[in-house]
Order: sequence, then C-alpha cells, then structure tokens
Amino acid sequence: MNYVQNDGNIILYDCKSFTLKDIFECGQCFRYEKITQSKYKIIAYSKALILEKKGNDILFYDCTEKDFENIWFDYFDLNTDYEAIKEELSENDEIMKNAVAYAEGIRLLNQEPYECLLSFIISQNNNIPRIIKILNSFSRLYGKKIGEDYAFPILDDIKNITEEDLSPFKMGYRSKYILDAVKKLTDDNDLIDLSLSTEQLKNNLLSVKGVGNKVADCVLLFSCKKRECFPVDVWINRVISKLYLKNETVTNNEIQAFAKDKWGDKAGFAQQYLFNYIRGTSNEHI
DNA sequence: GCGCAGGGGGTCG
DNA sequence: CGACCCCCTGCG
Repeated sequence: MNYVQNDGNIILYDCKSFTLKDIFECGQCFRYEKITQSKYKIIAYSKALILEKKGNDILFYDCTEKDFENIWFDYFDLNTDYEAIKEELSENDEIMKNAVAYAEGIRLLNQEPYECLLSFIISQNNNIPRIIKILNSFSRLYGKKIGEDYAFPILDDIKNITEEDLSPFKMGYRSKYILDAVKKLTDDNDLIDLSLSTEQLKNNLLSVKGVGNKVADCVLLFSCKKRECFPVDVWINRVISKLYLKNETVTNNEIQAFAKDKWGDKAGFAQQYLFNYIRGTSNEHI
C-alpha cells in the first residue's frame, strides 16, 4: 500500500476496490455524511475524517501519518486483498459476479465493537434514516465534541445512563436493550475480547438483551474481523431464496447453512455484496 | 388535509 | 407466532 503525507493530508496511491459510496452506503455503518459523489465524511474512533477519491487515489484530509497508521489503515481494512476475494467469490457464480459489479468498491470496515453493538441494537426493526438520526442525536448529547461534529460516546461517557436519559432519543423499546448492553460492557471488560473464538464471542453478544442472531453476526463481522459470519436479515433471505434457491421459502437458519457451505470463511464478504445488490436493485427483482 | 393501517436491516416471551 | 416504540409512507 503506497501512500505519502503531503501538506497535512495523506494520499493513498492507486487504491483498488475503494469506492466511498460503496463502502459507506452498503449498510455496515451509520455515522457518515455524503458531501459530494466522491467526497464523504466519516466519524469513527473519536475522529472526524473527510475523504475524497481522485482517480484511483484516495485523499485523507487533515490526517497525520500516525492516525493513518494507527486507525485508518485497519479501519478501512487496507491489509485485505479485495481483488482476490472478488475473483474467488465470483468464480462460477454469475449472481455474485453481478453483485460484485454492482458495487465493486466495497470494503468491510473494522469498526469499534461497542459502537457497533449499540448501533445495531438500535437498527433492529427500524429504518436507516431513523437509525442515523438516533445515533447522531445520541452522540450530540453524550459524545465528545470534535470540531463541528460529535464523536460516538465512549463507554465512560454513558456508563451511568438511565432509561430517562435515553427517552429524548425515542429509541422505544430498544432503550432497555441499550442499558443492558452498557451495563454488561461496563461490568465485563472482556465481553467483546477480540482474541476469543467466534463462538465464544457470539455467546457473549447473545447474552445482551435485545441481541439476537442477526445483530450478533453484524457486530462480529463489522467490528471483530469475523469474516465467516453471515448476518441474515429480510434482504439477505430475499436475495438467497430468490436468486440462489429459485424462490424456495427458507428459514434464516437454512440460509446461514447455505452460506457457510458455499462461501466458508469468506461468507461475510459475500453477504455485503449481496445485501447491497438486492437492496439497490430490489425493484428489478420483484 | 387528516386519520389510520402497514411496515421497517429483529427479538423476546 | 404476536407484540413491540416510534417514524414515515401511502391511501381513502
């Protein structure tokens, strides 16, 4: 990965598989802002970062080499060869070929686990604009101010939070789940210990009230580097049953077994390409 | 214009 | 399997 520091910015040269729209709008994260087609802001790790794509180069505005190496390199999963993954997934699979072509610049972000957990608890039975609204207003009240933006609250900011404190955000019944998550994270430093096995980690996540199979898999995939995880929601159920199983009705467990068998340790990558593809083209498939 | 279903990246009892 | 907290949309 070839990059230079120039005039306070980082320039990442000739970066394949890196499209800001694909990365941020494929549904894995919520605290991004579109500035133009090729320019986005993302808030993560208590930093606000503006990125712009110019040709095949990526500009990281106002970014130190230290932050790039310590935070953003891993956040954007720059150690992973997406060209190879796309090729492997697409082999003998016309459906996947189309899904990959639809958003070839997707990368799986490595987000902060506790933020990811709280965010996907909010996401359940909810729609994306409202999820974003809740997370932003929550950050505005409890997160650290960074320039004109607000970081997602760190655990210390919210460890004593009450149900009443959460009522302004209109999280509904999810407030209780957030409180349970905060309590369990506070009580147990190792609840989301990345050195644990996928199974152990998943059991820990499932112990949180309001965290079921789907939310747990999202946290594992989007913030714990467990790329074999395959979160199944209504869209994934739809795309697998319609495109791969000839409209057969299947349970989410059957879908998960199908994905494990077909994509193995790369199921998580497959999930993002397919999820984004079916959501973006759902009108054409119905 | 308003009121009222219907449903949204699920989970719990 | 139905209800759920709340918001938004579509329809009469």
